[in-house]
Amino acid sequence: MSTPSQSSLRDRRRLQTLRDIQLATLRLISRHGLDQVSTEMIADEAGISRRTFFNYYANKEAAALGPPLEMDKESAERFSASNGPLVEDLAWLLSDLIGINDTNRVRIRAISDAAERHPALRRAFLASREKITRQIADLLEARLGPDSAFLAQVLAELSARIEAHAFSVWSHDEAMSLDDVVDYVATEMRRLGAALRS
Amino acid sequence: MSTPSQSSLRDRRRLQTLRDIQLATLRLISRHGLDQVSTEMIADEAGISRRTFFNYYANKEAAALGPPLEMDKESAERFSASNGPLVEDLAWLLSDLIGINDTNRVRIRAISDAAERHPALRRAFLASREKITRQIADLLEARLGPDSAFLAQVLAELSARIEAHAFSVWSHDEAMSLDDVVDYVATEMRRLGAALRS
DNA sequence: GAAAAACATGCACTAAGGGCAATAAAGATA
DNA sequence: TATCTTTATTGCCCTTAGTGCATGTTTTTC
Repeated sequence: MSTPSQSSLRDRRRLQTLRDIQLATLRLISRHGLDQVSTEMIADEAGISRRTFFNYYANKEAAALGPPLEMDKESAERFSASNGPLVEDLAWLLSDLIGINDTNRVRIRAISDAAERHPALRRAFLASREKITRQIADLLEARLGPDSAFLAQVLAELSARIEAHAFSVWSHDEAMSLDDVVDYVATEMRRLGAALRS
Repeated sequence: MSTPSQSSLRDRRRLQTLRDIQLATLRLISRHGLDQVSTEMIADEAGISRRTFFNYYANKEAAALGPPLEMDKESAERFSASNGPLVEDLAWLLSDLIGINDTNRVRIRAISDAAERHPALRRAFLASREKITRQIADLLEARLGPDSAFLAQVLAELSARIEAHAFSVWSHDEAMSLDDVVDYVATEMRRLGAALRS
């Protein structure tokens, strides 16, 4: 259920329904605004029953954001093994996340734009990243030492925040590559680091 | 309504009801857990009607956190005028926030403990700080320059996050003073700054 | 092709949240 | 003190969110 290891018909259908609902939701939100969209409207737009909607997403915010990303093991191991600069490592770890799972610029832009207009959606985004943020915090804690638990957590949350912004910029700029995203994230992190010393 | 400038009977009653509801909510959450507590239970425990509950708070999470803090003008002006180290200025700006409005260690501890147990409450906390975070971001933008809008926003969010942690620690340590909180916040910010350079 | 697992849907139920109108309490004004 | 105005409390009723359960249907497995 969580990982469609072998793509059976069921898994493909499930994924397709997830996407259909997401697109229906984003369409309705951009047309009417988040508050004016009900789960009933979404279900109708997606051609399913309201009950089925809740079998796929917990609420309309989650539906707008789509299925949550997952960190693949290889990235995690590469990060753990690396002893390069922390900021660079974090930057590519984050873009691995989207780079592997989803390169659809149009969808990301739709999400970014909706989140821009609707604070509740921004909050839901960060909530949806909590699990993966926790994983990143664990990786960071392993590198920074056990007395840096809080630092690691904050750093991970910060990463999610900067990543979201970077992908928003990326989704609006056709000329920007995934490598550029990595640079962007690293640069913003260094700026922040500099500001925290002055 | 927003600022009880002259403390009339009405304003005092309103404040008292706000506090009563908050304490009832925290009591019930610590006893039964967030999910098991309904707005009806809270209303009963606080001795008001459910309808009245919603006249004071939008939902149980908001009730648990209590009335949102406000930044006083003097702190904002002092921050704008200062040209000391940014991190120190931020640290005292944040503790001014609570220091002036609320020094009740027991209440803060109850909130911290509840937030520790319940992610939904952590999220609600950050949401409740959005307005003031925005204000801090504006102050920061004025100091950092107009091309640092995003940096300022992230820095402000970061501040809210670190502040929350600092006050959690403070609420559990009777020996810790508000000045210690300022030091704590500044130290954690510098640690983060250092991590972002390695 | 039949049994088992997963899925879609309808129905019914609890609870959130808010609009509206009636009543009560508090403040101002004479 | 009597009266008028403003604000607070509550009840009633409505819409929507979200979930458990039962039932039929589709996909998978053997």
